[in-house]
Amino acid sequence: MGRSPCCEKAHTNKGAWTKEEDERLITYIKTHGEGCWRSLPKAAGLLRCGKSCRLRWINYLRPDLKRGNFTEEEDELIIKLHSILGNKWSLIAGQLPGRTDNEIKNYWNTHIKRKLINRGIGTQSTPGLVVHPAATAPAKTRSMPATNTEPSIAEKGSHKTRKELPDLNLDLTISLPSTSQKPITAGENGSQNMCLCYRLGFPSITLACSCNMLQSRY
DNA sequence: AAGCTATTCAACCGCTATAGC
DNA sequence: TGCTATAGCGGTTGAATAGCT
Repeated sequence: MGRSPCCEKAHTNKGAWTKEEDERLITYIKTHGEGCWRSLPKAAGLLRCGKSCRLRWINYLRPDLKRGNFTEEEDELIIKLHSILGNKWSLIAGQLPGRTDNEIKNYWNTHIKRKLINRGIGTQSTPGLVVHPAATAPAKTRSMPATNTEPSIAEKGSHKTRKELPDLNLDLTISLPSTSQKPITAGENGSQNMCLCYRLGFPSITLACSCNMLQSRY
């Protein structure tokens, strides 16, 4: 038995999207909004799988996407975030407005890995960062492919070059806002609930953080 | 100019998480 | 509470392109 396929594969296009397909998708989403990806292709007159439409929209057609090369700031940010979060590309992408998880993943695998190797960092950890075991452990119990034996930078370096950074709280759970809404400064209150962006030492408040915590500090 | 190799990145696949019944 | 459908994530693939011989 098993689950039915996500779409009728025999009647769907695959491979590169044509301009016409792009336009159909854009027009449909502009009119009806995102969501209900399964029924979208039929409604939009596309012979595509819903997953494919979603991916195309999120990774390529979304109007708020920032196309073009990554900046040095973005590079460093990705490295920092990856050393903490591992291959949680969607979380990393969440800190980089206009960038998608797929884009960042590709960029990591092509540019940054090499950059770190050239720097002599390679499989070493990023200096100054402590990696909490819980943060690098796989969130899912999915078994890794046999070929994927290369641990993340965080995993690789965590046992050797670890330096203490005791206030780094990687508990990303969401809690109800306190009534005071008072931003917590570094060192205050044991640095709990501090913005991750701030902890990472973002060079620019406009780069990644939209939580207003930094703005309230500067 | 032609052939080969390396690199890039859009797209696909398989899986888990979660919402809704 | 369990089942099903759907959304979303991360790893992988493969076509297109660039660079080299």
